[in-house]
Amino acid sequence: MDKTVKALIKRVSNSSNNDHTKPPKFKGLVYTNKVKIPSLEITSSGSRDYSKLLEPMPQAEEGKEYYLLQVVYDGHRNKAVTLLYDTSKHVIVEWVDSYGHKPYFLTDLEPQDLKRLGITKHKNFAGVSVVYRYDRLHFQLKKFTKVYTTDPLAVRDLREKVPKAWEAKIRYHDNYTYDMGLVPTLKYTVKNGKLYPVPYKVSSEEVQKVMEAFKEESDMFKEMAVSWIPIFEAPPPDVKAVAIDIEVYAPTISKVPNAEKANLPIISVAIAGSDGLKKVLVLIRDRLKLTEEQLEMLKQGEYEVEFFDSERDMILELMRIIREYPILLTYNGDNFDLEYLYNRAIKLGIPRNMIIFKKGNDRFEIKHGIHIDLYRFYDIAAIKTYAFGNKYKEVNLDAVAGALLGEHKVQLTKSISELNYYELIHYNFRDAKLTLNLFTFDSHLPWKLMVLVSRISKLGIEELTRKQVSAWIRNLFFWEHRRRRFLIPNREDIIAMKGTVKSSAIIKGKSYQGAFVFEPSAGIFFNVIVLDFASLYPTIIKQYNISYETVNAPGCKEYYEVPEVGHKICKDKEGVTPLIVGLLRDYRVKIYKKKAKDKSLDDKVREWYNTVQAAMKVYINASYGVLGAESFELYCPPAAESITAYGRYAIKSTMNYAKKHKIVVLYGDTDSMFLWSPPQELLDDIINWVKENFGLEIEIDKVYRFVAFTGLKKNYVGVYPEGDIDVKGLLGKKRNTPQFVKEAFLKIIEIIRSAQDPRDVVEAREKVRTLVKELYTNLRKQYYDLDELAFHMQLTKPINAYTKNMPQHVKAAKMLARFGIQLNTGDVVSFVKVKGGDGVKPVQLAKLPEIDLEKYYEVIETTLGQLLRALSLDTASLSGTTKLLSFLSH
DNA sequence: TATAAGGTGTTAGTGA
DNA sequence: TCACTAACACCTT
Repeated sequence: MDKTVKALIKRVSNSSNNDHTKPPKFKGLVYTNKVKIPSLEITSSGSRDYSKLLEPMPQAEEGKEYYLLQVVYDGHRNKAVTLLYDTSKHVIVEWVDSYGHKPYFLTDLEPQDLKRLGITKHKNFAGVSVVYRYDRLHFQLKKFTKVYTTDPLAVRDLREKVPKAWEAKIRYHDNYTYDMGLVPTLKYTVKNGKLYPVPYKVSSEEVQKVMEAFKEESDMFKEMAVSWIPIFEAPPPDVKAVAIDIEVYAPTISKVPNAEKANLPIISVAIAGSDGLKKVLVLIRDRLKLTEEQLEMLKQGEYEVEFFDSERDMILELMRIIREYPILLTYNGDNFDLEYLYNRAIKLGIPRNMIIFKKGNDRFEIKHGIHIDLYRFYDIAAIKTYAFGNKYKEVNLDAVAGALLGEHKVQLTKSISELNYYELIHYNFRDAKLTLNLFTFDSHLPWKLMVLVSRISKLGIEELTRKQVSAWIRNLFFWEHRRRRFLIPNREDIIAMKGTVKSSAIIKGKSYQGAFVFEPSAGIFFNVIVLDFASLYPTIIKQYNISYETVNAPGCKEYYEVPEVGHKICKDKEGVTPLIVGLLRDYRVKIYKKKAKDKSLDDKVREWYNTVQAAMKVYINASYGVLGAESFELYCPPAAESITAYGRYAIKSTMNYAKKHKIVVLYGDTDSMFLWSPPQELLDDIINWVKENFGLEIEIDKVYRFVAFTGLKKNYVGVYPEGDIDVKGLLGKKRNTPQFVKEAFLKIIEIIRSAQDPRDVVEAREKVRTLVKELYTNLRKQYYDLDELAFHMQLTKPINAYTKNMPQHVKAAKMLARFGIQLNTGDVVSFVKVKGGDGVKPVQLAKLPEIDLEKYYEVIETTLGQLLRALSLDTASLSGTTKLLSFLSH
């Protein structure tokens, strides 16, 4: 730890820089240079050299190798620009298109028709050519006229003038990426002014291995498999990054700084670099004294501190530092920090050409590099669920850092504006440090994940980190279409050709039928084996060739007829969905899951392969969902419906097969079957039968010592032989359940897990009985505090968007708002149930005697009742609303 | 500029 | 007042 604190005071210099920088006046905060600061090393004033802020992005050098990070469109130069990372100097350089690539779209009109429609007279018309594309909806090679323009915006005008246009709604830089076959985060070089990929040398051994693994597959599959090797094998670039976080002066808690107006001063900025830079820039404020004691503490800190008495100089210095790093990291920089800094810089009179921040379409950018807003990245649903297993629910910095790093923000007991210098600096720096760590932890796991997602999706880093999985898959599909000269279909053509769904959903408001769920009986069952179809839906996609092209396709000789829904799937032509999904699935199962566990490999290499298989998992798992998502460009409801129909067919048939062989099926959900004490040879028989009849893989997923079923679907407790426990769906594990019930729930689980055979369960019941009684008594005696009694519910939209009704947590949030505590989308409201009034109060405003005991008795009853039912504690005598109470009074 | 559907439980709101 | 449904949150696959 660096114990020498280099604390500097910059005094306002009389340089012209500050002439027009009359800072606005604020209540409670006055700029001054008369602050008493204990003896610190004081450097002379004098401006630093900020000329570097004016420098444009350097051009790529001939012959040098770079990692492609992104493709953008530059409206001023009217050209595609690629951003390239130089790992030797750690700077980002640009290469401006020199191939003369132009925006375009396709039409089925003849070139001469374009004149008649006035297209050739358009000021941005740039010529035509005739091209051939393979139309996958009709399985025909077709002729198209390619209409070029000088400006991407002109495509928007001209596509309206033709009866039918194709590939006309793809953003220009994406089109450029597809046409050039670019793969972000792979290596490129410039030769004679042109960009070329640097081939990644794949060993013949590796190729051999891949060919062997995929020897049964089609030529198209094999070709693609080999071409994808570099995506998974090429190492990721080592990058230099800096994380920043700003703190803004706010007079009251309720006054949330407005980034658009930016009319309150930035009082400190924390900076944490991947190269070890640790620094906090602080604004000197009137009436805020730095005591000797604070100074001592700062000297003990791990970071350098620099004091400024000009906010403007502080921002300039911040920008100077950021300029030294090619990658900027923030947590919510798009919506707050960078916007605030940008607007504040303008307000303070920093010339626009010196401001390194740039307002983009859906984000804030920096002029010399890449800005990754980690809030946006961690907010991506697929990242949350598949990459990090739902370890975090709220996406704020504290929750995500807590879940992934085991570290938290500094807890505050007062508002930012009330903190002393030490507290402010300490608090601020932690945020920057956590932000950096959320990029670098586990040997840069998040960065590696970004690299892999980017290589698979072909989206630039700034884009993939801000887009949901459907955009990744869409881009991947379009890229693969273009590579093969396949026509990218129009959404409406797919929908019009493929017809509608044939099934109706069980749940109101859903568009088609999904999975089958077995209705279990309540009770405890020992020795339970769980069979599981290995990635059921992706396997069905591949096995039955399900794709937007192959479902109900015209002119096919052979087809599969989908059970229940009757769609016909073409067998003659391989669909793109089975190709891509199948490739990722097989690569993962046959190669990378093995490599990730291969002890003969170096730890680092193994870690990389583990990230490779994790990235694949994200795509594989989302592949079925997007087909049924209206927002997806290749949306194809009959295809989605066919997948679930095959799924239901497979699981139901297999269950029937097991029953026929006298195996008791206890439960099953979508792709799993819980079997009661099945003989091993019958298990093997089932596994083979499934392979032969459906071409699907079923395997033993879990072995439980016993499973306690509550009698409800998606609701059980499974206990492994070693005593580990799976709790599924029970109220006791839900986030919103009050702590005091959760604790009781866990105690009961603890009691149950020790049971070795059915007799132990009877004993467990008595213990449970005592425990529940105690809970009631404690509640009556006001033994639990408000926090333990609180329900926790998330606001899934802004408070004023709850127009149809007013749920309890929203009521509580509104009460808090009256006290100046503003809650937003994604925040969790903690509230208790009280007697009278609205029946609910936020914990902060409630008092213990107000608690509505009746409501809490009900909570105990339903939450623990689920468990007790599993222990068969409720018999006929326990029916009715007071079942738990009557059980206890026995 | 939201990957799907199936399921449990609570409360608000509505209409007889 | 009561029975019913919609809206909402959270969880499972």
